[in-house]
Amino acid sequence: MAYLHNEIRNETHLVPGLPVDGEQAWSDFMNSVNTKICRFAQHDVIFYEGDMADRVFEIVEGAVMLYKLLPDGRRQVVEMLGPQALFGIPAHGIYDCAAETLVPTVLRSLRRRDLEEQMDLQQHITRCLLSQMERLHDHAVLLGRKSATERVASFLFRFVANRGGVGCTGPAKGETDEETVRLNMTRQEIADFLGLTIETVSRVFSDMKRRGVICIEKTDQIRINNVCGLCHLTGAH
Amino acid sequence: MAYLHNEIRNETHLVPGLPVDGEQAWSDFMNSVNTKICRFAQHDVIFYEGDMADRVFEIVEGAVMLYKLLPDGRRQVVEMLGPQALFGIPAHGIYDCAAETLVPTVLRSLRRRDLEEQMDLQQHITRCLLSQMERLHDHAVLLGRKSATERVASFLFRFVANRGGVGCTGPAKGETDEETVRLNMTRQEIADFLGLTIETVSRVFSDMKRRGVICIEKTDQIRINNVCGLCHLTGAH
DNA sequence: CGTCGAATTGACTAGGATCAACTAGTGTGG
DNA sequence: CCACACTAGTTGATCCTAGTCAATTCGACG
Repeated sequence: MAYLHNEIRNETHLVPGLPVDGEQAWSDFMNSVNTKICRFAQHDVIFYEGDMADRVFEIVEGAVMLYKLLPDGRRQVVEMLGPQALFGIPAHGIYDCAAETLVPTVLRSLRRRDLEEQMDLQQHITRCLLSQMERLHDHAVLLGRKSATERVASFLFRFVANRGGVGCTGPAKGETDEETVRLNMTRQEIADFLGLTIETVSRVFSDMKRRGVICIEKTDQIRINNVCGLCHLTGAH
Repeated sequence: MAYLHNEIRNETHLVPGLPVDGEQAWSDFMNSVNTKICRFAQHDVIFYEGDMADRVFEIVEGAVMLYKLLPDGRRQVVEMLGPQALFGIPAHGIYDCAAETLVPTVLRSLRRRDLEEQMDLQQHITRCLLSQMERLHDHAVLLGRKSATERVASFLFRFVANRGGVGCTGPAKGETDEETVRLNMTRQEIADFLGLTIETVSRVFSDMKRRGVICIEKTDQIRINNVCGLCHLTGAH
């Protein structure tokens, strides 16, 4: 497959369900129980924090963010999820986060009880949870210890697939090191995800543009001119 | 049981393994496979981020923190775990965090393979993970959206059992609303957990003392004079 | 009593928040 | 097709919280 450096990548920043061994058993199970398919528009609310958690969701297509609110309205987005991810599995009987779509999204939901009765499929769930948890660990580092620029750079970097891993070898040989990404998030959502304000996010974007790191093609479509350079701004190296 | 308001509570701030239905099956399993008991002193390192993850750990007794480092040395503590909690189950083959004891600790470890082969015990693991995840969500809110005072207040509040839940009714009738807690963490560890610096943590403690909210009996033993008042400082109400 | 590391306190700085003004982009209706 | 309104985003000026750097105090231990 050709390396399409102008392709707009769209899902790598999301926590996926891992493609795992349990996949087949999982889909058999999902077909055996009473599931519901629901369609949501962009920025629709799926449930609120504190709602009774009687259904568990799997993302068929689209993207969902989970967030929590403080009573004075401050919001913190804690997870961004993509296809195959599971959410709405609460440790107690109540959702501990609100869930909202980032793009038009298709979900499959099932009764929580059906899931709980099915013990031998827990491995699939476990892997999804572990994957989400590692992302949360990284996110805690971002929130607790990174500067505004590092946060935004890390955020943009999530959208680039196959880069920044342990043995990242830089851009594919002979290719320019650029990448265009579509964010599908408002500045407010980005700010709430990164623990910043709208204004700071905007200023960092402008600053990166001024320094030639990125081009803002549309407000939510950004060309990264030098992925490797951006990576160095993330604070991870 | 009498309500001992001078008792030094010691574990409520840690993520526990939930006392669940799977408990019996879990302990049967742990007895059936080849486990190792290891003892660690306070502030011992159990493993480093990036180590090969071949063993999974259960806390028998004590407390463990998980943290990540940025290359320039900035550290972020992402979880604090207590008895029955599981850790060292990686989504990939490598530990994504370092683990260090907070107090002298006893661990039981088993080979990761033994755990993975045992599918029907995943429910116990799932519940541990879900419980840890909810804490991580709350922690993200703390790191992303709370002030220094709110962070420290939330931190202290973790040490107080049975308070701050949805239907918290205030102090037990007729009792003073105070509580003495032992932190078992250095200022540096607290700072890294809360995304602050040593100095800020120290200043907030001093300020709370000046305002009569707490008394610092020893550097790591603190009397909360008014639990309800502290709760209001957490930003959660 | 002296030493050493941890904690506290003080003075100063800076990064990001706040508040306000302005601009661009989108949709509506005449 | 353009005028207008409305929202999202950008930019600027100022403020303030928490960070930095340095000096001092505290506490544990030999």
